[in-house]
Amino acid sequence: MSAPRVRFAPSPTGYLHIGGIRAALYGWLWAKQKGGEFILRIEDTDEQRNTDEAVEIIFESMDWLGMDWNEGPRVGGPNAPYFQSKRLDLYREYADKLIASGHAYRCYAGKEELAEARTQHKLRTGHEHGFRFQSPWRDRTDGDPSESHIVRFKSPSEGVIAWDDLVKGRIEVDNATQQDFVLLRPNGLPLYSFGCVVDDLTMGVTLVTRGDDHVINTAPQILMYQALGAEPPTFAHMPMVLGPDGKKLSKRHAAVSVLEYRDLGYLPDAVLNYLVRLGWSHGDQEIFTKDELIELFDWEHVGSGSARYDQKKFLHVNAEHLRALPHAQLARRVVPFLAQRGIEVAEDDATLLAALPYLTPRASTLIELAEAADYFLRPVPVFEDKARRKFLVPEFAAHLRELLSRVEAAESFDLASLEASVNGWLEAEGLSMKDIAQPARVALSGRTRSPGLYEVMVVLGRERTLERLRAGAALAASGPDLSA
RNA sequence: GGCCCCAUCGUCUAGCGGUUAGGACAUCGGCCUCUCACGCCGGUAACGGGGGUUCAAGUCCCCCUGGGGUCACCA
Repeated sequence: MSAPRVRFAPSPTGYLHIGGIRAALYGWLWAKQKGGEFILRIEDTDEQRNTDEAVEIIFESMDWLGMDWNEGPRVGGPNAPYFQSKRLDLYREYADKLIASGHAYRCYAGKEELAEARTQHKLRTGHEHGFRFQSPWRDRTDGDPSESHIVRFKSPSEGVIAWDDLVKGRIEVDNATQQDFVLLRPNGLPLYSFGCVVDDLTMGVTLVTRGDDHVINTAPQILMYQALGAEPPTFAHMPMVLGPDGKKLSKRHAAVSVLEYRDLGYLPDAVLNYLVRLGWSHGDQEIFTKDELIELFDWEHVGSGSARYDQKKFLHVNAEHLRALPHAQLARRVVPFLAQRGIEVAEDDATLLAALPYLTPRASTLIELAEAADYFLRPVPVFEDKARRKFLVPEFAAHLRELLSRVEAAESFDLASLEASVNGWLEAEGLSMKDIAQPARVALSGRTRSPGLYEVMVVLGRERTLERLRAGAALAASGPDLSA
């Protein structure tokens, strides 16, 4: 297989599902690795729900993930247009070809007739299963093409269709199970399978990656390729992502839209990493950069069983990426989340940059990171009621005042000097860090959990540290009255 | 129900005839320690069942069971 042409053909139905993007992701990685082309095509042939906003959401999702395409909307390409709704003439043309060669026929049976046949079948058999519509038009050619009709494919009833799936291996389907599926609606809009085949064929697609809920569509599609005298592409059907309960992953289980993960503070590369690793493996390695993914991906190690979504592991993967990200980039990513908290700060803010090394081990998402950075970037920390009530009380006031003076007396404002200065006092008094840490922590950060005290001080800088210690001591002296 | 696919710790998985069945997340202990994390050390935990093939089966074959998908003028 040389220079594969892979496509992703989402339908604009409101959001991009992470399960859907996963199948596309494998194809994208493959195209990247092999120097092939990645084609984006919008399958907007659904009667209802097709809005421009939904198309924008697809772009936005792909942009955020960093999945670019060589051909498609926005970038154009030799096979434009890339919207199915703008390719109607093509489908008509191919339908006519199929009719002319005897592989399809015009069917004038209406929906009512179909429904009637279905209820008859139900009456006869007692159930709806296995219903196959036998169109009375199958072998007629005397219909009036100008009258409203649909086009049906004339499926063979004998023989088998087989293909070697890149992830499932050989799959065989008996033609006897096929029915005369619909190619074209009366209004000229193609049905999924037909539009897909015509587009893949005319766009020269060589590899189709999709969820394995599509395996069932493959046999009819191969039938169409054969009827058209064309070579079918290679197929790769990925197992689906299931919810923790083993059912199809849905909103009920977790965030399911790509953009939601962006808003939840996930890193795009972490999403890529988790999704790819869910169903593909490379020995014991768990964390991959995007470039590693492109370099290492292979079809041999794509599992053939469905996988369950695991929120905890996803978070872990995100945390790993968060810690590995250069701080300049991390700062740029976290700024919007700080803004959400009402903190307007530049991405090259010195305090933010200084705090990051101490914050990343304590955060799994950008939201958590912003939360952890909060008090460093506000003029005055926001005190947690519980923390203040417990630690900024008169019994600690003297300690805080003494700490203040020791910090003030430190030779220079760095980790070692601060520690030396404070330790001198502690030892002389027979105190330990435990005795003063929490009140000091609350005075400096407003909360009971933070990086090491000296680390917080150094990031804050001398002035703000002294100021907060002073204010904390005053607060402690005045007692736990929070009404002020 | 027909058809298709799938099956190793709770979860994601390594394994491609001979392994003390490995890693990661989660979980449970412990260490570190000024809090919370990070980190480090250690524990619990898996080949669904039954037949074959083979000197030897988690690995190959068959059946069962279980799970998933799909049966549209949706995609």
